[in-house]
Amino acid sequence: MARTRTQVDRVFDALGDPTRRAILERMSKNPIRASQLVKPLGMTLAGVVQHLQVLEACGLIHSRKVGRVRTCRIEPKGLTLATQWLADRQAQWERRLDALADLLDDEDDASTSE
Amino acid sequence: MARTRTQVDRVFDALGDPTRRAILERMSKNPIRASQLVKPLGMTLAGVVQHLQVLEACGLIHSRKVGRVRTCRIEPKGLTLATQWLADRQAQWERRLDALADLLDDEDDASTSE
DNA sequence: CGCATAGTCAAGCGTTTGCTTTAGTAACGA
DNA sequence: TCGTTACTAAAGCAAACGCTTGACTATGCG
Repeated sequence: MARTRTQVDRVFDALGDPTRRAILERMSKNPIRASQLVKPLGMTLAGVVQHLQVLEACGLIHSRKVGRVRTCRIEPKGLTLATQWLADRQAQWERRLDALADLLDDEDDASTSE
Repeated sequence: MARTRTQVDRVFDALGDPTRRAILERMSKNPIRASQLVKPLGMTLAGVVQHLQVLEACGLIHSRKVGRVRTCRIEPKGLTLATQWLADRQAQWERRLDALADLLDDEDDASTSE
């Protein structure tokens, strides 16, 4: 049974590849055309485009074709999705630590009264 | 030449797998033993341990063995590393948009005087 | 028009990944 | 002490992934 992949799944999957992160780093400075990534990434245009497709499919970038040129830019909402997931985990963990601290405090109180 | 993988590389690589994210979700609620993940994840203990090794190698979790039991907990610093990378990209992109907005404002000023 | 540029599409290929199985070690519990 | 539990280590395998090549379409330009 192939479980339905959520958008968070696809976003983190996309971010898991170093080449795609390199693309995002460049794009966070400026929008860019596919062909402009060929030389810096040291791969063929076809390879670059495949990465761009992954990034666009999960909502991390947006692209628009004008004439024969496809220009891509960052889609901040995609990044937010990932940030949110991480923040949730971190918050949950810290909530746990707080609860634990409270518990220990109570035990200290109890022990001091013994 | 295999380029030296940074810790950020390894963290995002680890986060790219849905099973490992599921592990982190559970662990953000409570520390957990390897064997406790076998049933919920529907895989062998050996498989679980391999995921735990990846998570520990990149600093997303910490584990300690007491007797024959290995207990694992979230390592918030690892999460912070990922969050930071995302925040940097987002900040850079928004800085760009601001600069662009300023530029357009200037052009508006110019055009109104035509 | 004729040629170069920019991208698309599909097939193929080597490597990596996620998992299993098998075999082993060490600790706990009756 | 004996059996069970909890993990570790290594080998193997199918599927997924990243990338290339080759063929094609469409746009821009002298």
